[in-house]
Amino acid sequence: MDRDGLAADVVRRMAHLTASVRHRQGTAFAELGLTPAAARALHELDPDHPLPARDLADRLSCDRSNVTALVDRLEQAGLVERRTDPADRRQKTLVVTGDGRAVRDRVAEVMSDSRLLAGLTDEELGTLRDLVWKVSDGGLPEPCGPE
Amino acid sequence: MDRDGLAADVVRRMAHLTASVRHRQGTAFAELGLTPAAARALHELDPDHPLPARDLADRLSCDRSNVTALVDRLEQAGLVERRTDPADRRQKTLVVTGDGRAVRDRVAEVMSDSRLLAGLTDEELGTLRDLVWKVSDGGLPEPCGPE
DNA sequence: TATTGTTATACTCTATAACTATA
DNA sequence: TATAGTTATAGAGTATAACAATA
Repeated sequence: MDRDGLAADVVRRMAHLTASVRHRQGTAFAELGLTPAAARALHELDPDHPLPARDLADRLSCDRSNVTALVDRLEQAGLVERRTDPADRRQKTLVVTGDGRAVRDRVAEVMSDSRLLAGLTDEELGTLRDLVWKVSDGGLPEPCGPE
Repeated sequence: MDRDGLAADVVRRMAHLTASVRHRQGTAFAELGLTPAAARALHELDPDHPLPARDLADRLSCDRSNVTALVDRLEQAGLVERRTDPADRRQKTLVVTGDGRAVRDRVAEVMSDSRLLAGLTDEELGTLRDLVWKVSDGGLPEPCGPE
C-alpha cells in the first residue's frame, strides 16, 4: 500500500475507534441520566471555579444559544445552579451543586476510561502517545471550531 | 503520568483529531452539495454493483427509514436512481448515475485525504498504523453498531 | 452601542412505529 | 405471515436571528 493509502487507512481506523468510544460513553452517560452533550457540558464546569454561560459555550466550541437548553437540563436535574453575577447582572454564573460534583466525577471516570487501549504494552502506549501528540500538535492550523 | 492517565490522554487526542477530520470533510462535502451522511451513503454505493436500499442501511449501520431521505436527496441531485428490481418488486435497487460516479470519486478523494498525518515520517506512519491496527483488531467486542 | 442570556426557528441525523405493496 | 420501502413522528445536536436586560 502506498503512503496515501496507508495514511487514509489509519485515519479511517482512528475514526472507527473514536466512534466506538463515543458509543460506549453515550450509554454510560445515559445511565447517569445525561445526554452526551450535557455530560460534556457538566465535565467542562469546574466546581471550584464557576463560569458564566458564555465561557462554557466557548469551551464547548458551540453557540451560546445551545448552552441554555443544556444548562436547563442540568439545572432541572439539580446538578447545576444559575446565579446572576452581582458584578455584571447580564452574566449568569454556572455553579455545580453537591449532587453535580458526584455526577461530574462519574462523567470524568467514564471519559478517562481507556479499556480501548488495554491491549497495548506500556512501551507501545508510550509510542502511540508520542505519535498522536506529534500529529495533534503540528497537524492542523485549526484543530476544531468554526472556520 | 500513570498508565491510565496516559491512555485517557491518547483517547482524548484521537477523538480531537477525528473530530477535526470530520469537520474538514463536512465542509468539503458541503462544497459538493452533500451533507456528511449523504456523502457517506454515496460512498458506500459501488457504481458497478448496485444495491437494494436495505443493504445500504446495513452498510451505514442505520435504520432503513433513514435511507429513504438520504437517497431522496441523492436522487434529486441526479447522482443516484431508484430502480424497482424485476425479480422482487418490493426491492428498489440503487444505481449510481454518470454524474454520481464523478461526485463519488470526489467523495472518495476527500475521505482518503490524510493531510492530517503529513507531519509523520514514513517510518512513524508505519508504526502508527501497526499500533492502531493492534488496537482496532483486539480492542473491543463490538467496534460499532447497536448493542 | 455592545454584550449576556434567552427565545424562536430551522436543519441534520437518527430511531421507532405504522403503513403499502409485494412475496 | 414476513419483508422492502415509505411515511409520520420524535428527540438530540447545532446554527442563525431577533429580543430583553444590562453595561
